[in-house]
Amino acid sequence: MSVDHLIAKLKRRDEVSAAEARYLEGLLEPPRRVPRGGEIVRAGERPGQSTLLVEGFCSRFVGGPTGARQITQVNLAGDFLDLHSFLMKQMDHGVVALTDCVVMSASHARLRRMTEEQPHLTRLLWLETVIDAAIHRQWLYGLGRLEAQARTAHLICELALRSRAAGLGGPEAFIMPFTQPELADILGITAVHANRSMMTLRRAGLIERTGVQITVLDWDGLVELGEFDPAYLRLYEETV
Amino acid sequence: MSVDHLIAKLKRRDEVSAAEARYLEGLLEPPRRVPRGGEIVRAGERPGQSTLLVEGFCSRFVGGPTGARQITQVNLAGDFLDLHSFLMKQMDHGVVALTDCVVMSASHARLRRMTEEQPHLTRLLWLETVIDAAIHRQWLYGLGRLEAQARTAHLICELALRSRAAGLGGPEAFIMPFTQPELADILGITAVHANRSMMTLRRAGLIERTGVQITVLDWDGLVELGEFDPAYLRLYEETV
DNA sequence: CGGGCTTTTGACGAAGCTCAACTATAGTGG
DNA sequence: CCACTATAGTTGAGCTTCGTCAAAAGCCCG
Repeated sequence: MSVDHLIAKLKRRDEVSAAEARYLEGLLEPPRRVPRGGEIVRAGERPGQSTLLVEGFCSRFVGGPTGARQITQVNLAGDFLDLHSFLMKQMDHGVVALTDCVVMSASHARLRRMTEEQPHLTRLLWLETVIDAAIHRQWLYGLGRLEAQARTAHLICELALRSRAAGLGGPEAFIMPFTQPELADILGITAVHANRSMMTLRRAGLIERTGVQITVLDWDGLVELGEFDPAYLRLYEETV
Repeated sequence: MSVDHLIAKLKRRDEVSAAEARYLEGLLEPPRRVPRGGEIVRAGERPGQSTLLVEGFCSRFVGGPTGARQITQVNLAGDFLDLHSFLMKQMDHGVVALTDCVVMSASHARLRRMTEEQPHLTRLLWLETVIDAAIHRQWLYGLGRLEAQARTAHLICELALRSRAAGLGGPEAFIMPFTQPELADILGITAVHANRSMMTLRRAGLIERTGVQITVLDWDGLVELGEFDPAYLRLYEETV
């Protein structure tokens, strides 16, 4: 089913009945493809639907007038990309495909009906947006208070766990399909420095890279360097 | 009424009926005082209620094992401080009072009932948490891509507008009751550099400071320096 | 095999940090 | 009312992390 990754993730947080899974599935339009580099939503836009990432990798980003760009979150399969546009109406940021992607949309009208018919499902999706904010806060701590190397370690830890939660493998090996300029926009540094940060982690024997795949060699070392504590991802079951 | 600041803010976003305002008021326990420096919620805690800030200034912060601290948001009167704990259950960060404060709490059980009885109010509070995330994203852009001076200008613009939206004065003059070490934790720099950044803005004739009050002398200059675009605050009426 | 992208490396400069001292301000008690 | 103290704010000097600019090296794919 196309909502599999989403359901896998939700089930790590609370029970999801078969009926609720079907209801979610029923919200969505047929899948469509987006090529790598495609902008799925543009900042300032007022989309009439919210989009679920079914396959691939995307990122949210805030762009400045000078062309500078800061990626504020990495989205994996099973993530809603602009659920908050259902409430904000106008997008405060853009979403771009980092790889070829498959997405499906749910109209805001249907989501609104959901808030009237399915309070529990509503709380589960509300929780999704609240976890997005928690991820933002961890990144804020990293950008404000950690050095580039430590932020890199933290990112690897986060993606390893989130990949596993969405049923995408990991945590000892997972896919990180970013170019170094993209990685730089995630870490708030330049591409040159992104290169040096990754290099340092490799030379320290913490990770290994083969193409887009990252293999974690020393999880505890990464956790310590990146000050990583997984609580904010809320990857354990609990009633909402 | 103790929810006045909250209602004032919500009304800038959508219509709020008198019945809804009463319903909100009915959710809340009697007010209590918190002295400056008091921790209203601690990271890792599992509060059974969510707390509304009725008077004063608070901040959310993420703390590291080394004692480093990053403030991730400044909260004004009318803001919910830990609404997301209703969904996350466990706090991913702490909330501290920057001034003497008055707060009121709503139990999670009552909030849950609200999601079953009041879909529109639910969407309005969901919107609140979604705007928190949008503010986080702007800060991420600032920390990742702007220099300390520019971030300072952005913060001033944001607080000026939010103060006005909550009916606290502004935007030409408003209260910014932070010590410089606190300001440093907001801007992701050291206290010494926070001092120099504020100084630069004053010497450039952009702002003036008298005690805790900031007077904006050159709004356009601040907007340009801080790359400030108020859209993310969603301070204009629109049906949710 | 050649063009375009991505990654890697080097040299130097700038923003911001650390350490340390000094000044201003606001209480507080005599 | 003033000295005393504690806290907050201000300034300087030298150092570190990261940015800039530039070039070389690897890789993919037609």
